[in-house]
Amino acid sequence: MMQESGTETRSNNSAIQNGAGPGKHLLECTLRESRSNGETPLEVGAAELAHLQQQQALQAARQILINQQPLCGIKTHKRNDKQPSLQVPISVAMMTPQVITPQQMQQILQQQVLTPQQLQVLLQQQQALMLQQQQLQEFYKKQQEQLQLQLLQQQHAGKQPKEQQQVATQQLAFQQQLLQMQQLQQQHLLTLQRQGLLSIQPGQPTLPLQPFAQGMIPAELQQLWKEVTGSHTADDVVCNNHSTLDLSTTCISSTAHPKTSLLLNSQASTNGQASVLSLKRESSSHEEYTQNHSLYGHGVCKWPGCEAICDDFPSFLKHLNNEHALDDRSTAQCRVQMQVVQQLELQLSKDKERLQAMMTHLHVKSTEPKASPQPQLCTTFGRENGWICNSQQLEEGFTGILKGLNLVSSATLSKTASEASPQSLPHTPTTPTAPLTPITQGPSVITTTSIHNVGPIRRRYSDKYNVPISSDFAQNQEFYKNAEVRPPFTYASLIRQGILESPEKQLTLNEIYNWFTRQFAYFRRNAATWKGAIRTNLSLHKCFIRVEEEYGSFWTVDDEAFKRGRHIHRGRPRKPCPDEHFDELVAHSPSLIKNIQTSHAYCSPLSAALQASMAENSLPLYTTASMGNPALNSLANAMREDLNGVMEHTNSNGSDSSPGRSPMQGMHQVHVKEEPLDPDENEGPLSLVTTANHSPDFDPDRDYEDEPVNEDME
DNA sequence: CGGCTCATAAACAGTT
DNA sequence: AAACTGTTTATGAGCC
Repeated sequence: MMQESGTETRSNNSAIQNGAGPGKHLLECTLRESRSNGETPLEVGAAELAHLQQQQALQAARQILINQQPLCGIKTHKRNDKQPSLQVPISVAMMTPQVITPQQMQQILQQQVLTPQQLQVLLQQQQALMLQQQQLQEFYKKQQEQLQLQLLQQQHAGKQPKEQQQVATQQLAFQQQLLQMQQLQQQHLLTLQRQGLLSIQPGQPTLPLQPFAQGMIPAELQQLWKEVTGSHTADDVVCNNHSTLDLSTTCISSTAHPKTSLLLNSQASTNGQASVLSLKRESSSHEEYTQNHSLYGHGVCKWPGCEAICDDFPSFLKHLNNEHALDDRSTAQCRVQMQVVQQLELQLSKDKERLQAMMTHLHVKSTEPKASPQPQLCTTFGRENGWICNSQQLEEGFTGILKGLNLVSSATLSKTASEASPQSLPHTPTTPTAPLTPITQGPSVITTTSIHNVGPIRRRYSDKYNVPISSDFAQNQEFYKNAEVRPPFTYASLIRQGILESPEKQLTLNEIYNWFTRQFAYFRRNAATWKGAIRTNLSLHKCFIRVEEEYGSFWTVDDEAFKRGRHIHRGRPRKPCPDEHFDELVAHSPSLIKNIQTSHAYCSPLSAALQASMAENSLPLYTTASMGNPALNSLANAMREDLNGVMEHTNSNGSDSSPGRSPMQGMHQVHVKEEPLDPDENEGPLSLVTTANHSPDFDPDRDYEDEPVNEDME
């Protein structure tokens, strides 16, 4: 992009000579646009990088002005001579001004508070600039006089075309001088920007420098010159919205940002007053500016290669103005910094391309826009293709890769992806009909190769078919923590996992929430529905047992019930009110237990944690590691058998096996979900155990917080 | 096609 | 009163 403008700048001399060209149209458009904006003070936002590109040209212009060198290169007779001041270095031309991060924006926007010192600097620079412009104007007057003299000579002597060509070249020189003036203005503004005094509106077009230069015809040049040499000062030109040299995009206003305090009054600029800056301070604090100055931090000047120690911000400003003023060295350093940024951007673009290629390779449409905002995505995924992830998610997945040394989840794959490679490796997720055990499949660490191994979108891991989510989950834990990818597990599986991961095998609802948000980036953002889903699952899934404590309640998991994997079917009778509990129990089978008020001591005094442990012992996948406990297992089985009969008092000392936060602590209610009157179910072990406080050894005042867990019973 | 599982939404009640 | 917690029902998608 900038290369184009640079090329145009170099190659449009002929257009200028012809008095017409594409640049003129560009200029008109620019003027039209700026006039349309000219009703109100024009705002200059943050486009720092966009303007850095012009520094090279500005530097050349500045040198000409300072040294008062009479444009030796311009006085050439060759039309197509490329002037040094117009040559845009490759490094500049390669700049990509659109690359402005939000952080940069923020930084720039926050740098708009002017301190008195800054105002002083600003005014000083304005004065210096005006001085330079006066010098330039004097030079121009001399040039014009010479030109007129030559014209007169030509008229009288009937000079040859070669002389006329020289006249045209002189006009070109004028135009270029004016261009340099404009560049000087921009450089000044750029300097202000760099010092945090100004910001450039991001949406603003770049300065109409090239259009101005390209489209200028001699008549316009004359008009321009009149205006420039009139009563306007340099900054008038910059901010005069009514001028042909409308550079209104460089004008500055404070209306853009509430913190902006620098106002260039375009109205005032027309009255010929030297000062065109109307400065206004608002509520922004000096500290804020100090904190956000990119060149100052931790008491050190961050100018490249400087690192001068500045005790406070004013001293830093002083240092900045003294040591890093607008001179050749600073400009060169800035140029180097540009190169650095450019290299970084180049590297970034390369990495982006690499990512793009990776995503393409992985059948993810990276260019596919988000179908809907996240909440909707969350809302619709379950009903349509819930396991689709968009490119952003995948990208975040790669972030998770880098962070967690894991790779992409199968959950990140879209339906398209899975359909694109239907013959690929076996499906990672399991289904009731096509279970894949970790034994046959091996660890399901998410990799770029396994990303192809996805099954239908709604297939999810479910422990109830002997496929533990713990295997996949543990290996991809970091991934799920960092990538906003929905885990391919059912809510029930996840809830169970969270409960079982807890040291006491029990969690309150809020703790379950926290576990979800802690473990899954997806649930950190998509909080709209999943909490309700968790509650529904807790209520609906009979493997989850609610144990009421004196204060609040917590949830445990009955893994046996989970293993059987039976949702509470819809249409099943509603839970009765508590008063019906006992009658229901009596009326139905012993395995049909509902919302037992354990204060009546109809339940065995088995702790909820023991229930969970029992359940886990009945699930081999969870007994292999720390859960394997023969003694506990036998005890649990005994109790289960006990409970499988009629509800009766048991004398088991639940407190002995109670975990830290003992459910035995106080009066507990175990709300057990009713099982349907299914003959098949009756022969299985009772899916629940209850707690009671009638154990002889139970001491309500005893602190079970640090009780050894049941594994210690061994 | 019917049944099942699961996700989701919503209504409702009780509790904090 | 509002938020939280828990229960229940309804609906629909996906799968077998």
